[in-house]
Amino acid sequence: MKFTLSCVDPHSSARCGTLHTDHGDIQTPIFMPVGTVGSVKGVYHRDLKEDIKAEIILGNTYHLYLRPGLDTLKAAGGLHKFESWDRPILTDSGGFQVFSLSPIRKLTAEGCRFSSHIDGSKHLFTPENNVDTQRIIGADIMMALDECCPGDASHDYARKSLDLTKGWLERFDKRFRETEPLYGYSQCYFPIVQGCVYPDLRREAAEHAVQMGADGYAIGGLAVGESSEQMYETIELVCPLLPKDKPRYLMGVGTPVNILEAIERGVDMFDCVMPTRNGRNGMLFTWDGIMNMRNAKWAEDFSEIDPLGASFVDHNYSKAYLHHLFKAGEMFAAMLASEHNLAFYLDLVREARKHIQAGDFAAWKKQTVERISRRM
RNA sequence: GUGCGAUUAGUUCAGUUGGUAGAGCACCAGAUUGUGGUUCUGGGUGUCAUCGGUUCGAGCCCGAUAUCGCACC
Repeated sequence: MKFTLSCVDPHSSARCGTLHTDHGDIQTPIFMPVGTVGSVKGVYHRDLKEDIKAEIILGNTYHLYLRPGLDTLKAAGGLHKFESWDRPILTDSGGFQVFSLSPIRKLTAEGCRFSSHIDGSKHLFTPENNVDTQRIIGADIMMALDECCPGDASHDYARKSLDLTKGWLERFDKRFRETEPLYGYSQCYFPIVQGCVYPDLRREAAEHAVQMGADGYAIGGLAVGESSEQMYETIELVCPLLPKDKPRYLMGVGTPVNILEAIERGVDMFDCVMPTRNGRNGMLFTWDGIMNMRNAKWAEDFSEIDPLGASFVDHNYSKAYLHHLFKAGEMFAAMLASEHNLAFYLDLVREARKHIQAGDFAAWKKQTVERISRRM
């Protein structure tokens, strides 16, 4: 995988570039829709491509390993073929899910033992088998196995957690270099910089990650309970420590405002469940602010969902209709909202890219943040 | 027509020996950040069918009326 940096904002750390993969190019900054178990919930690939204009989507190793399982994925010829998606895929290692989903987990130097949230069965992720698993899934970009440290962890806890993550990373990197892709196209991996909100640990984590000489780097362990100021400060600290000519991925973030703030600080890639999960529950992000479609005030508002929206659905259905679908518990409500929100997120990063190229990103960002954070 | 039972929040219902009502769902809001199609938080929105009686005090006891259900003729 190759990354070409095409332009850097003269007034901030914002930048744009192109990520080249065997499944196509990705223009950065980019937002990557989350497709945990092999589907971006409620959205057709046709709409992901043509309407939302998604350039890459995510899959999740924890979920896919548990179901459908590696035998099925291998027999299918990898996740791309299995879910019929011919553009790039990034898989998260499952470290975060072990942290957030598993009722029982035990982290040791060996790896993490956990029990399945589906049937309670016991499993072990090691850095080595995690590489093998992500090879079988066949993601273009794999993520290193890490421990996602809680935002309110003590320095002592974060210290130990980082030692674990560093040890796992070295083994992950070794196994990665010893193995080959299974399906004829290339795969790369990104180390994940942890260290909680502690500058000394973040610095150490970044320097250690960079030693791996990987194709890109991720910042993890943010938006997990710390304040937004701490999140922005951590991004500001970490980005300059990463190679300029490699993409930077802020994992799991975030709100539209979070994304603009992070772009300004030098981040290139994002993913977040917010547009889809919150969308399924009635929350719409737009250029004019945030709407809760369940609110009674939309019941007789027959104007189009989003006059400035980038999506087909924005101009073909009314607010009142979408409100009704949510109240009625119709799955179509979740589909429309997911499509709208993803289209907005992709539109947002596309506009950011345009303004970075035009050289007026900072001014545009300032007025945009104010506008999109309003409550409608 | 007779007998029995029921009537309390939008709805389904609870409500102690009589001390001016409460739950689930719905509803009205808020939260949700590397996704279990969720989950969490806050809010009671009421002429206790109606009228009258007993009582210091009635959702509760008594009478009448209305409506619904069941049984019998």
